[in-house]
Amino acid sequence: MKRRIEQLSALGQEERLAIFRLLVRAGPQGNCVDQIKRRLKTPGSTLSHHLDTLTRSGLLSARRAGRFIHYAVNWREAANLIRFLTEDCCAEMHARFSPDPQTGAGVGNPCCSQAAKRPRRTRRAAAASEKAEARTSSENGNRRP
Amino acid sequence: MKRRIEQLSALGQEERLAIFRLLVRAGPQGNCVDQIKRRLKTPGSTLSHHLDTLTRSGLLSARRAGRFIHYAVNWREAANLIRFLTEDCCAEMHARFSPDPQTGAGVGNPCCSQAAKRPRRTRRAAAASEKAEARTSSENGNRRP
DNA sequence: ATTATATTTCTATGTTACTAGAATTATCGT
DNA sequence: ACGATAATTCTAGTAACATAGAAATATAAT
Repeated sequence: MKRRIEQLSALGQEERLAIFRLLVRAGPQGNCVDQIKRRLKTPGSTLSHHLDTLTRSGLLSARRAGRFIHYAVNWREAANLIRFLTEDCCAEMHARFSPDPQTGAGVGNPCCSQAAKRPRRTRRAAAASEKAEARTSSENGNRRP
Repeated sequence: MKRRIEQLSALGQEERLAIFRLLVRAGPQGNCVDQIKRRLKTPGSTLSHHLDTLTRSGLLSARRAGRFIHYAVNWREAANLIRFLTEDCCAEMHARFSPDPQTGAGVGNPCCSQAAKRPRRTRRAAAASEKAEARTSSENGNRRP
């Protein structure tokens, strides 16, 4: 749980998210610091701190190859993070936000599109949302009143 | 993109993540501030700031009902955030981190389990990872060398 | 050994975020 | 109109984070 918070806040920063996305695309071999530095044009010391933050969160792992240190995405942890969010939200989304239970289309979330085809709405969830949705159904309108 | 960063960093904070999780479980009706306050025992002003941060990020929406203001999860944005992470990572995971392409089991990520059954490995991805994985296959070992 | 390159740690500074009491605004009930 | 309750904004102190130059460390090449 604390780990998830660290990971979310690690990704919740422009430069670190850019690093992470770069490394996702770099694949399992990753990139050495110098490559990242040249691509993102970040000063070495700053980059090093960001890499440390991402590594301590578990999202990256580092391996030395001679003078170079390659940072790569730790896929297992990335999957765990997505699962964490999915389990907290996606299950609810399937139950409550499936715009067309017949086709499963509408959410447009590849993470959900498969599962949404068979509405997984539990008895409990259905009852709860029924009661709740009876009164108001906003689901939009963003700003504070 | 900037929005995604705001959302990730909004969730990357203990108290705000707790609020978000509470509201996920509260369903579409959400909870009014006072309910949240009593459950999480947060001082009003602090809570108000956190709710504002989450709302500005788009993850929550607020609706007034008399004296009460109900905050609820904005499922659409939550889905978008998960999709964002999924598209950046999950596609790569399917291609590179499917431990058993035959059964699709192993990752244990409900977000991926469906899709993993049909390995989506592209020609490009296969070639790239082949070349890369030839040398080293760490995929573990967390700390900096 | 010496020099060059890769990366990190040290150090410092500015900025942003968190926290929470007090004052304020808004709405309801009487 | 008035008091009570819900929630936000004001204000301010502290802590944490981001940035980056300079010094230090580690490895490789000559």
